[in-house]
Amino acid sequence: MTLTSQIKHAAQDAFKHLYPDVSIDIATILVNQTKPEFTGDYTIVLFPFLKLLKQKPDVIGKQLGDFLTEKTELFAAYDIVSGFLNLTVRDNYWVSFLLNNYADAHYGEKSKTDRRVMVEYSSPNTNKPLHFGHLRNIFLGAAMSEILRATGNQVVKANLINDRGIHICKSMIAWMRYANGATPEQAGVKGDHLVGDYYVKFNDVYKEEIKQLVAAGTEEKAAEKEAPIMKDAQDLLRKWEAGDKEVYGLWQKMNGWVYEGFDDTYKTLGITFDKVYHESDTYLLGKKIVEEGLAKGVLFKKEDGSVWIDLKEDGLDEKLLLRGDGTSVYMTQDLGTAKLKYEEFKLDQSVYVIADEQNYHLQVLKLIMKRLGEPCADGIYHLSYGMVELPTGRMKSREGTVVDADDMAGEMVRLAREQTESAGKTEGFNADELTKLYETIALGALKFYLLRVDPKKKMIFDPKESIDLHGYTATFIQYAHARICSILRKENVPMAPGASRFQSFEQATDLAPLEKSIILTLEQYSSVLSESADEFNPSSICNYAFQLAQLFNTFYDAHSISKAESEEKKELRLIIIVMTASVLRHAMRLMGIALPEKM
RNA sequence: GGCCCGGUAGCUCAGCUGGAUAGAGCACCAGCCUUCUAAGCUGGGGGUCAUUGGUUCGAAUCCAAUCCGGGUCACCA
Repeated sequence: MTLTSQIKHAAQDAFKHLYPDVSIDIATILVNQTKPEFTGDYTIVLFPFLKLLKQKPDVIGKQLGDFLTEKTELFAAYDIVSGFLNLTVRDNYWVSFLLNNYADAHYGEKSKTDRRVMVEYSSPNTNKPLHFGHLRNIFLGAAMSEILRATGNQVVKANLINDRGIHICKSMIAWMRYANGATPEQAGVKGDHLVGDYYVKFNDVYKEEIKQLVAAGTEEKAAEKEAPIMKDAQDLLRKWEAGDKEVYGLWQKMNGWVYEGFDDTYKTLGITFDKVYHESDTYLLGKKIVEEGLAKGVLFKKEDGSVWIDLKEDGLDEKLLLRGDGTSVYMTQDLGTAKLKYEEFKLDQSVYVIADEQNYHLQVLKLIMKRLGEPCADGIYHLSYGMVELPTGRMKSREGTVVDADDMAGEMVRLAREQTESAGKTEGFNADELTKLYETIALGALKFYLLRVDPKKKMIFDPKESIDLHGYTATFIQYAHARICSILRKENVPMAPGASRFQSFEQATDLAPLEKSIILTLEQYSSVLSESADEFNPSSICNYAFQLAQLFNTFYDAHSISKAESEEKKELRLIIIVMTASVLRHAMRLMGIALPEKM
């Protein structure tokens, strides 16, 4: 049980003894960390009890404070300041907390349950390489998966690859026309980039053709439909759906290039999946669900044969589920995939990491499943995040106005090298170690940059400003960790000492304020972790880890560890920094960020 | 226009289940390396928490209205 909930229960208990006739709901007991300008560790706010107990705050505070200090083992002292009861927790609570948990590499986690959760993220189209916006999606999904795993869930990390449709055909037709059979090897370009180049090429040609048609007197809208390259692309899609061998072969070949490129990028980023779905496999599944819905009378058919659902009762509109010609739309596929996932993995929850522009789509998806009586409906959760924009506006692959993910990763490595070299910190590393270090710093900075912000907020990234390696960054946390490791090396204490290492420690002197602050912060980690899982928000963990690192740096500056005032203090501080490093590693591992032992 | 999300320091963001004098980072200014890694630490300036009204002992936080920015409401995905 966390300390704050222990305090709440203790206070509730105290009220039961002091005021047997009044019942106090535990939810009305508000326990906050005491502000630094007052003495105390945790504060109980007394105002909510005034009316219930018909007493003045000072009286209630004194009764509660006396009871808590005398009848429980938790508190050493209390202080009442204008309606706030500030409680000082006994040093021996902090010390035994530390001794009980420092050796636990899983400290903060919840015990495993049978709850099964799938997190779907990345979900790329195969007509272009990944860009900076996709990175937010990928890092969020990966981090959320780890957070959910650490809070007791069985997690399946899934990637749904959108490998079919008109957008792929656009790249294909441009490649057929202009590439002269070029392969990634011949062109010396990553496969996803090569295909992406032809996607951009398609749009250039398409625009040019429209321009010409308009110049020849065609209306703009008609020209958009009649442009030869667009007609060719549509023709390609029809052939693909009909199973044309040649088209299918090209599609496989080009997708293969893209997958190789993606795999490369995922590998660089340290991203993995447990399950990969392809829309080319799943896109027909939804049709069956639609037919069943028709039979049940939940859906209806219009004269042209198209199938719809009426969502007016829920304040929404009519929504198309199947075209008149029987082909499926985006929603149809998603219905099928949702059911497939649910049945394949017996999911309690299915998390979709998708940008907020699709809020409506996901709302409708869930609602339709509910109306159809599909059991998967309740578990659908949309982890909606704001888009990453450039100062000039949204990133658009087809216009080439994107910050490419591979470029960005490379740029970050360059930056990490530059700053390490100029700080003169390359000593004691060989070339391989340095390469590894630069990658660790670069990737950490990138992930932290995208994860430290509340997912629902949109971000603007200015490529002209490089991502910082100072201040509120992963580098800061990595640096604090490296400093701890350096001390531990000198003192011959392993990074993860066993529970027996400090068995004989006995506290002889009072805790210094900074010693206590760190332990208090360490104690809060499990709450932060659960909150982050409940809110689907990794940024609170970033925030926490930064605070802890910052606190350590202050502590480091104020108190020597190796040359502590006494052996007892030295032991205590060693335990504190061991656990600090361990919690930092744990928190950052959830974010997919590694902490070097030396930097 | 309907619905959804956002608006807090010059910039980027915490804080939002109501609680004490609203916090970080960047940038700016002033200090701190014969002592465990200065990618660090200490201090300083900088705020009408978009606006107005309401609820309350108490509002950045809750409610209502308004303003600003974005998204979405496709037989695109």
